[in-house]
Amino acid sequence: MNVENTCIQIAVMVPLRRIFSYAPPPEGRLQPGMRVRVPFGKGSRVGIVLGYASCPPDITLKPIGQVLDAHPVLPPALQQLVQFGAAYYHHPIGDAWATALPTLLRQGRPLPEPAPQGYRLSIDEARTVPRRLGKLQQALREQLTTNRVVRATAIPKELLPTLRQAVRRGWIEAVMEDTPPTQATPSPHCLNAEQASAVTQLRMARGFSAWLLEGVTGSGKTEVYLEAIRPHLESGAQILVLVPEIGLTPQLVERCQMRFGARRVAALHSAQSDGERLRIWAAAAAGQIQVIIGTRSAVFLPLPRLAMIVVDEEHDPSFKQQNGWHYSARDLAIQRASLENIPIVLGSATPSLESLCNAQKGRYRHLQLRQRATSADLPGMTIVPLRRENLQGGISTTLLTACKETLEAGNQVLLFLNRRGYAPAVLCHDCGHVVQCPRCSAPMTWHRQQERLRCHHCGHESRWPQACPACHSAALITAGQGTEQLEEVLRQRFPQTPIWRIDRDALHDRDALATAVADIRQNRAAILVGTQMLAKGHHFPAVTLVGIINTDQGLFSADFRAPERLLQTVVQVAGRAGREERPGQVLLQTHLPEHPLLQSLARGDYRPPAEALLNERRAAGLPPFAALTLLRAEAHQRYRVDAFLSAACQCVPPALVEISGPLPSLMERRAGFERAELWIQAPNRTQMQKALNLWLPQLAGLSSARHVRWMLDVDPLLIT
DNA sequence: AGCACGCCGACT
DNA sequence: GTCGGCGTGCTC
Repeated sequence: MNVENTCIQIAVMVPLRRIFSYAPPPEGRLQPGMRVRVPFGKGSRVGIVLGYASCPPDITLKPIGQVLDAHPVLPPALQQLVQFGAAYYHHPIGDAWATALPTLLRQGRPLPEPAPQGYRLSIDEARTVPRRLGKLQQALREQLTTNRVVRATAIPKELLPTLRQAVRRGWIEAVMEDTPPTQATPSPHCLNAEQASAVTQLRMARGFSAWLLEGVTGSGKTEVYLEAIRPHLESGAQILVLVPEIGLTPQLVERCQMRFGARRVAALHSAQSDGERLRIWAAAAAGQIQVIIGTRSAVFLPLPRLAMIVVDEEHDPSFKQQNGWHYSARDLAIQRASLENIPIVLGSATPSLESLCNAQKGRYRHLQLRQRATSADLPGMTIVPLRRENLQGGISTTLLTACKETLEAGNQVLLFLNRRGYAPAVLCHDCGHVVQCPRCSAPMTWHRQQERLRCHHCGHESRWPQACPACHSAALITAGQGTEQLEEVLRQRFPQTPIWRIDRDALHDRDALATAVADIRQNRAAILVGTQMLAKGHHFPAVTLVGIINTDQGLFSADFRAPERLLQTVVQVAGRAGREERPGQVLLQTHLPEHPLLQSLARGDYRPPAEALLNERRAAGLPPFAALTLLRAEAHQRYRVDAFLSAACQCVPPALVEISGPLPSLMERRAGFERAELWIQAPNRTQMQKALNLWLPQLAGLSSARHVRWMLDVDPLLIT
């Protein structure tokens, strides 16, 4: 390639759907994946080298400002993963890279040198060691002679300056690699036949293969992961475990650390500081950590000896990023496993319909754990029809009586209500007007403790209105129940019983949840009231009664995935009851006791209702039986949104996809923006991608596009 | 996304 | 007469 018209292509970290070309530096060939600082507009930006290209001679190129890395910051497989993900989700490549890297690397900070794991006398020791050793040098040498390798942490503080000097002189050398793996602690549990079979199959997996590990709650999925990865760890390989939210699964980290040693296992999550995250990132990239447990962004963590990926609670919607780059960490993890030619395990008690479908098509190998690891039976579920019931704060007499009996027996009650606050609406008793958020098309939620009305969608707050905005009546009342109100009603009913509210308002920081969980385990009779937070991860061994206050939103929602989520949530919450040796029961309150989904659900198994939902999706031509993408636009003026979406409809590549819309979004107004969307459906993902690739350049060129904020959501999960 | 340039209202 | 509103356009 002629140097004269060779340019270097850079993914600049800005949300622009373009690649920028720069003049290559005079010396040294840059490798793809290295970070550079480049002049950009008025200032400078961090960018990633994508490669060399010949470029037309009529553009004057700026030179690259500064090369920031000596080596690519991600290995080739992960560079491909970012490339693939940016293309598949149609997101600007520079911003995709920015998302994939830890904050400090994104900002251009240097990659820290990994700390040595230990020290030993160097091979040249005889030649380089000083003739006469000082006291400290002698002490150091003694320590290194008796033990071949001494861990960095085992060297006393006062010897550290001497150690540094010795390393510089060359008679002691740093050991970067971890000490040879010690035998992991054997499993304290005896695996049942299903678990043992799953472990055997997973251990035999070579090369790329995807496994769906479907195990009823309490069936010991974690034990299967741990035993399946053990041989890899013993041979020095690395394992990546993706979890929906670290805060909710601290016991997984603890169990891994207990089994494999605290030093080999690390967690990576958003509660850590940027510096801490970078240190862990660098240590993992240097091969010093063997098991890394992380949330979404950990899918981009470089792991030189990666042998297997585990995605725990694979059905959880938080694997799909909801802002910026809308990628699914679970789906990219599968792509990564394929690129790195390693097995991947997706685990859940309530697999997503997508994954069930893939298992049925044979794209995933299906492992099932039908027995609970402990002897406790699955709790029985009972539907409580609300039609004639006398409700108190949303609780039926039936449920109250069951609570009373459970508490009297010295057991715990868990009540699930997926609504924070005191009441989800405030309305006028005279004219029926509902107090709306001024910026969203949603009612305001009353938070009684703070005496504030809050919008859960944009954060807008106000006081209790003096009068109805519509008819000026002063007769304003709350409507519906939230966890705060439920807690209040229960305190009146059971004044002697400790009551815990578990939601984002009651527990601000991460530690508060851990403390509450610990306290709950100490207590005997108690009531737990909570949202999602209660449904994920934690076991409450003393809970024998689970009450699900309201299932009906999930049955009415315009979101076609709402029934799937309802089903998964109910089964997950039900799984909190009757662990250990106590049988449990689940009461499901509903106004629609005959609803087939609830009827099927009440029989206790996840699969039959899930299959029914799959059949509905098939009949409706919805995912996973078709590919779906949303083109969403928002602007302050509604006509601009409609103008753009209509124009977008006009230039759809014919015959490849089917378009519905423009449709108003489920929440038409949000944070002061009018929102609408186009639904794009294609028979499969390949067709979808073909169409989007033809369509996107045209969309970007539309003049109406300049007056709206628009984005594509490929494989959307939450229709908000 | 930032940042500048550019053309119309209420202030010293 | 200026300060500043955010509409429009550009970034190798």
